Amino acid sequence: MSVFFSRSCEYGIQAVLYLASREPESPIHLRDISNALRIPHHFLSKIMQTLERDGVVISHKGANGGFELGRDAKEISIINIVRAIDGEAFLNGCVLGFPSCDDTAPCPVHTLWKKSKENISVMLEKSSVGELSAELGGKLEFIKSLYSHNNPTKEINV
Amino acid sequence: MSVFFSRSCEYGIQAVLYLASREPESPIHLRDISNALRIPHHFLSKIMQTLERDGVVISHKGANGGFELGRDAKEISIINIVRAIDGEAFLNGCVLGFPSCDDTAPCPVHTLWKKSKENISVMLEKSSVGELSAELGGKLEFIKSLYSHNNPTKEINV
DNA sequence: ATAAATTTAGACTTTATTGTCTAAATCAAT
DNA sequence: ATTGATTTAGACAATAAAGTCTAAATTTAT
Ligand code: FES
Ligand code: FES
Repeated sequence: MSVFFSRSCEYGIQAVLYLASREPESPIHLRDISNALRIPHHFLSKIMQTLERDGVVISHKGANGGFELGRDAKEISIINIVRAIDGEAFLNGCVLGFPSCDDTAPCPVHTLWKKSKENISVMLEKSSVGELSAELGGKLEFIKSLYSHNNPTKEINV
Repeated sequence: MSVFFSRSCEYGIQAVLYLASREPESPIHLRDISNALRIPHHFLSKIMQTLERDGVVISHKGANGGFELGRDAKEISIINIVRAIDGEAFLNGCVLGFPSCDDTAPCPVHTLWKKSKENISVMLEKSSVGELSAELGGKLEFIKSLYSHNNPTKEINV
């Protein structure tokens, strides 16, 4: 697991970024996504269904089916994916695990955390997956480099 | 679970802050800590043992035993507790779950995250539990307010 | 010495997360 | 209509995290 998110959520974010990076060639097969990102196929399937219900992606069943973004890539932020999968709670809790995070009964790191939280909110809300994938030249080439040294035998399909 | 840490780690941080807030009346019984902070007794026991091995706290067995800080409260930072319990990895991973976080193959949020990470490091490294508990007037009175509305029947022993 | 209080140890249970498997439903192409 | 490719559904397994329980070891006080 990463810093903030569940595995499911990480996979969801990765998958949506992958879709954004390959537009407009849609829809894209689940198999392609799971191969490229090294995500267990059926596990990702569940996650994509969650994102489908939330409108982040659209699915097409049957032959030549697959997934595409549910709306313009400029209109999807990371936070939308997080909300769909991990829910609302993740930035509302106390860092130290006390039962509430609240200005009226602040824990010792509350004020410091509040500032960091704003930065993180910007990171997750203000930039769209369109912008994020564009920054990478729309190719997600970096994925190849990330996985290639781990598993050189298995073909990487980015 | 909170934003970053495992439950164990949260409990550990809370317990150490509690010890710091009650100095110099030491040692303090595990039972006192677990009652005050609503932490399962034997679960906290394991966590305190981990902190003991790491030198963050010192334990005294037998009657009139208990726990005290392993060194001056000014010399203990949150990050020391995190390292002892959750390990080193937690700020090194990629936020989006890609296999490495690295300037040479950055994920789309890497540069934004890097800035936030610095703030968080400051929060966890630069302020000691001495300073943190002092800010609260050394009493952790806030704990009482946090828990009182949840469980009004059970006695709170802060 | 004995008893009482406390930490330590470790087996065990419960719950949540992650991952796997098989089958059904749906759709496009022939 | 039939076939094949794909998503959907849901049962199941494996693993990890969180919590519970009982007993042993250690220390202080009597
Ligand atoms: S109360 Fe702890 S972070 Fe706000
Ligand atoms: S590579 Fe993703 S946060 Fe650094």
